Amino acid sequence: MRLQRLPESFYHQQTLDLARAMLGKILIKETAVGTAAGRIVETEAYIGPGDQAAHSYGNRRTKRTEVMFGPPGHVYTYVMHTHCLFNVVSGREGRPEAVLVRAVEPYLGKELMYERRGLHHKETNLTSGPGKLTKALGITMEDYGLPVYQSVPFIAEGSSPENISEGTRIGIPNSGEAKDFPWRFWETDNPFVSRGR
DNA sequence: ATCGGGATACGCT
DNA sequence: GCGTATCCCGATT
Repeated sequence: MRLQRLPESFYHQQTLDLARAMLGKILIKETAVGTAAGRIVETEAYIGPGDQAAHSYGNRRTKRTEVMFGPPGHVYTYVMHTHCLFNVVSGREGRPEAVLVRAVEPYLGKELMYERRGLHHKETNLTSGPGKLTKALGITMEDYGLPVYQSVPFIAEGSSPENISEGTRIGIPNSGEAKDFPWRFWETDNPFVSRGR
C-alpha cells in the first residue's frame, strides 16, 4: 500500500477527536539507515492549560513546551530520563495541547526495529510503550518542532481500528483530578497496546 | 516490587 | 548549584 501523507487540515480538530482519529494511522520515520513505520494503536490527549497532567498546565511556557503553543501538526518530543517521547501538537495557535503516541504496531522495517531495540525482544515488546516506539522508529529530539504534514517523521493514512477503548492515562498519579480523565485511547484487544487491553 | 538513569524544569540555598 | 519530580524502561530482587 502506498503511504499517503495526511494533510495539515487533519490536525485541525479537537484534541480528543484527534487522539481517536490518529488510531490506525501510520507513523513513519525515514533515516539514512532505512525506514521504519508503525501503525498507531494507543494515544493520550493532553489538554493544557487546564490539564494538570500536561507540561503546558497553567500555560507554562518554556523552551521545552514552546512548540505546544504553536499551530497544530508539529512534533513535540521531550526527554524523560533516558527516553524520548513523541507527541503531535494539536489545538489552535496559542492553545498548548498535544496527543502523545503511546504504542504502535510494527508495520515497516521490523528488522531495523530489532537492531535498534535489541534482538532478544519479543515482537510485542518492540513498540508497546512511548519510549520503546521512539527508539524503534529512530525518533529523537532532532525531530522537535518539525511539521508532520510536510517533513519527516510523518503520519500517513492507515486502516481504521476495529473498536476503540478508552480509559485513564498512564503515569500521572500526582495530577489531581486530571488523573481520572478518560483521555487514553487504544484499539481494543490489540496486542501492541502498552497496557490495559 | 523496586530501583536507577543519558534530560528538563522548578524552587530553594 | 542542589534536591526533587517527571506523560518510562530495563535489569534486578
